[in-house]
Amino acid sequence: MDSKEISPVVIARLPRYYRYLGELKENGIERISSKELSGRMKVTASQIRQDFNNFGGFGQQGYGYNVDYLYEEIGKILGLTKKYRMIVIGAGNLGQALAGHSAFERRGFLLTAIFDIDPKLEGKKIHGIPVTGMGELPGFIKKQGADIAVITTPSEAAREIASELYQYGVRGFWNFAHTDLHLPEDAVVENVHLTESLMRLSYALKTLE
Amino acid sequence: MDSKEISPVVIARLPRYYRYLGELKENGIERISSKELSGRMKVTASQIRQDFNNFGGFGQQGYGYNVDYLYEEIGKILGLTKKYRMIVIGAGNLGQALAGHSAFERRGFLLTAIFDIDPKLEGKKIHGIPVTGMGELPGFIKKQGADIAVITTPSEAAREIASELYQYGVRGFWNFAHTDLHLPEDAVVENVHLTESLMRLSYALKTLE
DNA sequence: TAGATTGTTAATCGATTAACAATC
DNA sequence: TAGATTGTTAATCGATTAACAATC
Repeated sequence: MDSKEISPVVIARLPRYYRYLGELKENGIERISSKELSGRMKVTASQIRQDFNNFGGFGQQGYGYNVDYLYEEIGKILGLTKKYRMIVIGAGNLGQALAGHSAFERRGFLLTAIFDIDPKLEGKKIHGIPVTGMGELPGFIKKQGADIAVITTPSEAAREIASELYQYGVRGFWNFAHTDLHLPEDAVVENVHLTESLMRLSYALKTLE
Repeated sequence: MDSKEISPVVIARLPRYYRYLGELKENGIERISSKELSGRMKVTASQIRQDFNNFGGFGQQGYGYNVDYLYEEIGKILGLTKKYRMIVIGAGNLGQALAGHSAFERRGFLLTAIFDIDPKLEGKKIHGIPVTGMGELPGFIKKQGADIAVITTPSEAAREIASELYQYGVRGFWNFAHTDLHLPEDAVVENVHLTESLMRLSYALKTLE
């Protein structure tokens, strides 16, 4: 599994497979062939089989794939059997929205704290968790630890705080700030650059004309 | 420009170039070589030159690229000289956060309305714009039009409303719902699947161990 | 057994990197 | 002019698709 480095493009596709399999499960469908899944997802059956075979055979010749089993296995590959302690940095519009998003909680991403520099926000409860002042960040992490930091501050603050958090041992960064975080190799950064996403939409709309 | 279909991977990189060039501009830097930009952005100089050359030569041998000029040109390619009328569907946590995000406004994405089924939210003002009941959606679009719909509703509603909006002439969809939208070829959908992003982070964290 | 469908190898396609002549 | 750096062609690398033997 961990032996032959899996390509990032394959990994990027796994959550979508996982979503479709979840829906099949909900609809009580027990088995599916790469061909039928291909039709639903609008990708080639060949790619589906290649992707799954990166992790060893999940299917059976002449039968296809067992939906429940495949769903579970992909969940394991993605690390969804684990629990993650997640802190939100920045309690602005976006920070509050993400903190209040119960879908993450369900998947094992547990919100443990929300931090903000603005003293006016201090104590305000989001999803039952009070906003804490930035000053208490080091103490909190040293005591409780955190697996993932959700960064929703302005760019400059984002870079600084991320470095600080790294020093305290945080390795996972879900970055919504409009900047790249410069962190050592063993930090993991997943960027969600909304403005860039909107620009891609803009380009595509332009080509439509 | 529009003649030889540009690869989507190149387009996906443009907003990041645009961001770096914007920062260089702010720092008063007038020219930059592909080599130096390569060092800052952690991509190869070769790729930078190939990317830019998809749109014709923006540089000058022996000199490099003029930052202001390149910034403007990429902005044009991305369609950022246009104004877009944007409506938000779903005034939950995320819908409100996106509606209130002034960075989009600055780039020419103008929020013109927010819709929600929940009558309790009706009239609530976000960023100065009142939440409107879903019943008024058809009338609004027919009268005012809209270029981009930001979809933040649950999955089932998202698919239905998107189809409806398409019929009314909306072609751009910024989709935050955890589902794929099934729309005709000439609709443009940019997905932001936050749960999937988080799953990729989870995978990467797992491989760290 | 016959039919279906995987797992896997081979062929194709596309994207990235390297190299260098053109030229500012 | 000499040095620098692009634009562009060629080489490499990786990802996708096609094909088919293995096998349930």
